[in-house]
Amino acid sequence: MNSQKSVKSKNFRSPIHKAELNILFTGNWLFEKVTALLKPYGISEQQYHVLKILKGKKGIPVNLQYLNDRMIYKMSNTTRLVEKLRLGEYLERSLCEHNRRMVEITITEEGLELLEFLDPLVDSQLKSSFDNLTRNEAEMLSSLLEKLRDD
Amino acid sequence: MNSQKSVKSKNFRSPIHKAELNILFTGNWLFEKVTALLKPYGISEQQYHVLKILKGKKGIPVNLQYLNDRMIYKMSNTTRLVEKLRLGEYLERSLCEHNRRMVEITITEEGLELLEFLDPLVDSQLKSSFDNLTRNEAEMLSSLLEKLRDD
DNA sequence: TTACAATAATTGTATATACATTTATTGTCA
DNA sequence: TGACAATAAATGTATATACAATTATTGTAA
Repeated sequence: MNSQKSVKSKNFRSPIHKAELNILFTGNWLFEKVTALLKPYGISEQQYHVLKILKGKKGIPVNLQYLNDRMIYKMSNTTRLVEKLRLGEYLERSLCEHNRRMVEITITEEGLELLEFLDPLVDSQLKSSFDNLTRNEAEMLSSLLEKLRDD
Repeated sequence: MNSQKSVKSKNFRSPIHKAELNILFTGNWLFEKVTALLKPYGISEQQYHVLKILKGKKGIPVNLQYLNDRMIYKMSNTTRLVEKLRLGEYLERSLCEHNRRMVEITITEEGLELLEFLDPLVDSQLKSSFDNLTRNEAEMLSSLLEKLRDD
C-alpha cells in the first residue's frame, strides 16, 4: 500500500521542486481520504462534488459547462458522471427550452437527502485531516495557493 | 476546456473547505501543466517521476515497492508503468538474486539521456509556474503542507 | 522437514479518464 | 434566406487507474 503521508525525497533541487511535490502529494492524500469515506455509499469524490455544486445553486438549473468549470478534473466525463447520478435519481436533467443545445441539471430531493447524510461524515473527516493546522494556517495556505495560481 | 485557474466557489463553509479545494485544484493545475509539456515526447508525468527517482539512486537498483512508496498515485500501475518504460529501453528490470520475489530496477543510458533533455523543459516550466511566489513563500507553502500531513 | 503465514510482484477486470470526433442546434452575415 | 461558423453536449476509443485475486518465493514455527 501507499499511505502517501510523507514526501520521501530528502534532497530537493529547490524550494520550488519541494513545494510542487508537496502540493501533488497532499492533494492526492486528501482525495484518497474522501474517496475511501464515500466508497461504501457508492459515490465518488467527483460525484459528491457535483451534488454539492447543485445544492449550492438552490434549485436554479445549471448546464454541463457550469459543472465542468467547477470540477477538479477534466471534461467529457461530466456527461457520463451526470448520467450516473441521474440513474441514481440524485439529479434531474432536461433540455433547456431557450437553447436546446444545453441541458438543465438540478438536484432532486433524494440528492439533497444523500448530502444531508454524507455532509457530516465528510466534514468531520476533513476537520480531523486539518487537525494539525490552525484556522489561520489554513487561511494562509489558501492565500499562498491562490497567489501561486494567479495570472 | 477547463483551465482550472480559479476556484470558482466564493462562499466557503470554512477556511478548511476552502483550503481543501485550493489544494486539489492547484495539484491538478500543476499536474496538467507537466503532463501537457511531456506529452509530445510520449512520456507521462508518472513515468517521468519514476525516471527521476531512478536517476536519484545513481545506479543502485530499487524494487517496485520502493518506487511505489514514492509515487504520487497508487500501486499495481507500477508494474505496468515500469514495463512501459522498459519497452522504451529507459530502464532495465531483472530478478534480485538474493530474494527472487523482488525485481531490481535501474535506469539505462537512454533513460539518463531522456532526462537530460526533458529536465530543462520541466524545470523552466515549473519555474514560470511558481513565478508568483518568492522562494520564501514556496518554503512556507511546503512547511504548511507538511504540517498538515504530519501524524 | 513440512505446513502455513508473509511478502513481492503480476494479472484480471471493472471503472475512470483523456482526447478526438460527431451530432444537434443556434448565431451571423453575405 | 442559405451557407457556414460557433456552441453545447454526446459518443467512440484508447489508455490509465483501482482493487481483488493469483502466482511465486521466502520466512517461520510445530
